[in-house]
Amino acid sequence: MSDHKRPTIRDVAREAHVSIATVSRAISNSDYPMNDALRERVRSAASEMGYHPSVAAQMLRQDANRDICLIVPNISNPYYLQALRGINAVVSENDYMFVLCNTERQAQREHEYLRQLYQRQCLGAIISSVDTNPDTINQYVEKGMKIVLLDQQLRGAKCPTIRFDSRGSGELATNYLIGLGHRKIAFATMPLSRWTRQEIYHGYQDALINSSITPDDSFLFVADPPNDSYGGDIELTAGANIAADFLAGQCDATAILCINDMVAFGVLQTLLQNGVRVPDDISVMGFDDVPFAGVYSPALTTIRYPSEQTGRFAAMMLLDSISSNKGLDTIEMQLNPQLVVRQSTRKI
Amino acid sequence: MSDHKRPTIRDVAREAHVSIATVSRAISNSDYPMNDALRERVRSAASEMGYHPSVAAQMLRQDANRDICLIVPNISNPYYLQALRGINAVVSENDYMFVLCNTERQAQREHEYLRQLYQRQCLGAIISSVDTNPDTINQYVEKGMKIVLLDQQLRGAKCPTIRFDSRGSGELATNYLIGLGHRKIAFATMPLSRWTRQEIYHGYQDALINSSITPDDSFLFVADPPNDSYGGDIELTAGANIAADFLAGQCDATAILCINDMVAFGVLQTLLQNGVRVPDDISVMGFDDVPFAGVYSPALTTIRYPSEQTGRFAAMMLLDSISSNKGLDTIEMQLNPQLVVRQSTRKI
DNA sequence: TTTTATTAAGTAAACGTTTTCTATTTTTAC
DNA sequence: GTAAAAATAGAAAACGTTTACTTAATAAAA
Repeated sequence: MSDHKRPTIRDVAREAHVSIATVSRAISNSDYPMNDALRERVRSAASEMGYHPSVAAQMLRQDANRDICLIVPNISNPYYLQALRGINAVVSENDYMFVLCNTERQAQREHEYLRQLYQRQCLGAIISSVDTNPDTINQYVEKGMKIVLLDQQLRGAKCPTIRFDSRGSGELATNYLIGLGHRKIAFATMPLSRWTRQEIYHGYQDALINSSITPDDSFLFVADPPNDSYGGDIELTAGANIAADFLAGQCDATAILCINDMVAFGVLQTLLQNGVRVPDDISVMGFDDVPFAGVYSPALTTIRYPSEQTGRFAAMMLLDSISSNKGLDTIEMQLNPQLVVRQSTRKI
Repeated sequence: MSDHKRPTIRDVAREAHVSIATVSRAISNSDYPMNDALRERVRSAASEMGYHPSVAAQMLRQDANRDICLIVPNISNPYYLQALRGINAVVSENDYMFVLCNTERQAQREHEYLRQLYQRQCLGAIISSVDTNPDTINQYVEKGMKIVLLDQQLRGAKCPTIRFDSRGSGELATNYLIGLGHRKIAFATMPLSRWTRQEIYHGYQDALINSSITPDDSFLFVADPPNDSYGGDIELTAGANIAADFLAGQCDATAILCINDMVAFGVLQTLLQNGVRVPDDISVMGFDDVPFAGVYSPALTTIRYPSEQTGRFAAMMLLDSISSNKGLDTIEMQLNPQLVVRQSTRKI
């Protein structure tokens, strides 16, 4: 690759009049005993020559690289972007490289990425899987890869999961709306294929039932399965479509609870464009508290997930488990969501 | 790393009763002549054993890895996210791995990332540099790294640049506002340290002068240098602060041209919260056409940069130059921006 | 003083590929 | 029918590290 070859450990050894073993020990923070003056001499020679050990050779010898990977279904979703930021920060602080894999919601791509990561001796990955079967993931866990699941339920997966209390947050949001006097609450969602979505929906139903409101199927609005040919943000258009359905069907709900903020923005857009006032005519709520939620007009009432912090946390777990070379317990860590009241909801 | 060791080329060779050289030639698409039946036998043996060549060994032998890296100042900016998507798509299609480096606007981090990439024999990077000095980048270009600059001017850099006609877009936006009858047009911007920002500003001035309007310094609103301790999106808050200044100073501009959409959203938020109607009382415009721009209410009039496409383009250039092993010319490719009229601006 | 640990440095063997040589066979050319 | 050329396969030499093993010198223990 380089015209001007980079110096190798042998060059440094020659320059410092020592063996390559000594250079290796001087450069790496080996606990092998060695003369401090010599170590210093070698180090200064190395830095003078601009020597840096070949990552490839290290990988080969140590059977491990310093990549940490995040695998997500769709990086355009600000929720994942927030998690990415947290992960990236931790990864970077610890001198690992951050690799991003975007599965476009396809399990097959997910498998392919995992295989590639394994092949390049990647030690750890944080994954928001679209596969409902834990077998593939378990297969790599058994081969020694450290994997942390992000925000999902994958029954039988042999790795830890960090997630939010989705059911509780569905309940929290719904109870808040009920507290404002709403009894006819529509539920707008992407297909209920993902566990988190199901959980939020169950929480919504729980809250209704607890308040003696019978859940009504005509209040459930499910977006069409995403059309992957579309390059923009699928959830925004899904929300817009749902709102169009909502208006066309003359649903008499007084509030719409959306499965996440992006869907809520799509819903808001179409409602406002059609002259529906929010929150005067109808209240709208989301989940996530994406950075944009407070900026939108009307500012969006939502449930906050500390997603950046979650990312940090997942990354720290992973690095810790890699450096200690301990296995990861299959714990499920659940973080508590928080209600953020803004202007898109009102008392009736 | 793995408890259950992965098969090596030697295992496959033993299984298929051939030499490792033959296995290597059968697996890779070498143009070395070999018996087709044998190649097939070796391949099926390999795939049956689940053999995949060690990336580390390949790297070591070939002095190159299959990483493509994107280095950006701030991944939270949807503009970079869009570019990332384009790059990632191309990189992934070509069986490269995508590495992301976030410099947090610090030149020093940028240097450190470049060094790390070089050390791990990364062949190519796409970079939106925060360094105003081309020396570091040139140094790596000379070592053989392929680098493409994204959307900036770095005088003296020995690598190609893909960017938009920022000056033209500034002019385009301003002329549009002038065409609507605006003559007092405020300019809201992040610090004018980046070349693209300066260019947009110059375009704005050009347009004013061409319409015989004297640029007025009191119409220039520059955000305070970003406070990096803030975890959220710096540009949103910058916009909000600018709008606060604007209102406090009782500026009588009838339109605000914002340096990008994120700043525009921040501006809009504060204006709307203070009862200022957009576009009735004042017109607001941005640059970028972030996916959100059409969703905001009022939908944002802006200048569209095809940033995802730009990303694709940069990645394709890079991969092409890597595979053909040709140097990259220091061309400057300029893409044309496009006016997107929505609802945040009006005729007066 | 002799024996035994400890410290320090060097030698050489991996790690898993790709690829240049060599060596053998088969095909082509005359 | 022979010589040259092409096809095919194997042996062995890198690539740049880390580390187990050896060796030499020095310090501690007897």
